[in-house]
Amino acid sequence: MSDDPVRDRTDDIMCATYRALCRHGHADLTMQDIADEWSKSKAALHYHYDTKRGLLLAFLEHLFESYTDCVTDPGEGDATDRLGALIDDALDPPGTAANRELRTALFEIRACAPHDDEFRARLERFDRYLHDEIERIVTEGVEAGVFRSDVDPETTATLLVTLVDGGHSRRIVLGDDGGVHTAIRAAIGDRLAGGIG
Amino acid sequence: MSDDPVRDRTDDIMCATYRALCRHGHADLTMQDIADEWSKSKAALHYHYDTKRGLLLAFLEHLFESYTDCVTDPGEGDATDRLGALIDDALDPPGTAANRELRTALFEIRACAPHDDEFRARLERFDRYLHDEIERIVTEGVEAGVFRSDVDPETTATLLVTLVDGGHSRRIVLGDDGGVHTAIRAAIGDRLAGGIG
DNA sequence: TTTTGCTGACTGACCGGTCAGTTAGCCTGT
DNA sequence: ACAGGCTAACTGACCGGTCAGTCAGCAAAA
Repeated sequence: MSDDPVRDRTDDIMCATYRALCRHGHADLTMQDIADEWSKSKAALHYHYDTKRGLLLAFLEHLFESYTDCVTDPGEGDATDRLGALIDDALDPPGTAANRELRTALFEIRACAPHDDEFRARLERFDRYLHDEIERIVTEGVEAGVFRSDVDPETTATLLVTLVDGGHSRRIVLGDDGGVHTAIRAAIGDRLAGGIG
Repeated sequence: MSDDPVRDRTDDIMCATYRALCRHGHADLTMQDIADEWSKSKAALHYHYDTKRGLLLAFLEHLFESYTDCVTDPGEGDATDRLGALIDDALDPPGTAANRELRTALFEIRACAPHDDEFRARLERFDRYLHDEIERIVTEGVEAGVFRSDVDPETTATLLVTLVDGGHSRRIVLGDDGGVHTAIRAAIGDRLAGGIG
């Protein structure tokens, strides 16, 4: 792959962790599962990462980079279209196979946050990133006159991030979409264009 | 307490489970923890509930009853006020001490849903109940002319339930409110009164 | 006497983490 | 060219601890 064997190996381990998480979920994930996906021994994994927790924290950082690559303001076109595309990507990050499994695993990992500040800090970054992307698009949309002039970008961003969070939660718990997309589009319509969807 | 010793004992176990969940969270919850709160042995717990999973499923049913008692359409007053009160209760079910701990534990339990249909079914009931309560209030509000006539109660209910779910998720992961209440009130304003909060 | 409710001791499985030892590759002095 | 020394990476066996669930037996109620 690259000319950096250390980087290659780290990528291998992250990919193995990804596959193991999709296959087993977070609750049932063992170091052995990850080692199996990596086709190396469990001890080799502990050679590179002292603890399971450390490995998972590293994985979250790795995932955040992919996330900011996939879920990003397209930067061109109407603010309405950009916002719509961003939200769609946030609900269904593209470019990753086994999407549903990964979302499920990430959802399980969120349950660690209340008990572990380092996990919480990593997960906060995902939310804050999306919040800021939305806020920027809304601000620009208001300035360009595409959106109503009386919307508050900050409140709007919080509203939409909360909806995306809730959407993930509902889709995972209820198992299907359940009208989440429709509801979010309706909320955007209410707020930014003053229409009712 | 009551004159039904079986019912009393069941209540005792449910209360013990509640306290153990608040104290340890779901991820770290053991049968021993619940037995300790109950001041009986772990084997006694297994005498009444064959498996830990069975006990937890029973607990979810028990909790659903409390939920429908606490979180309910007040039935009197303006539809706007009733909806606001319902949403407030849904975000912070009253009448239970250690509220934050219980919400956290319930959030952790949600992570079981993708892997266990019986857990999913129990959790779906919470969402569906809230959805239907909201939908009814919105429908009545539209009929009474309090809300705009062009809102769709079904979509609105999905929107608000998703927001409440997302609100719980954000409060637990981020640790504080983070403007969720404000955002939800703004969304209600957008949709039902056509104003901007 | 039988049933109900319970206890303490126990089992079996699992899992994170450790450790002694092996292998492959690389540098260095001769 | 090559022997010796060193290190990074890895393996297989193992340890300590945890936890759900079991079981034989005891006490009190019915």
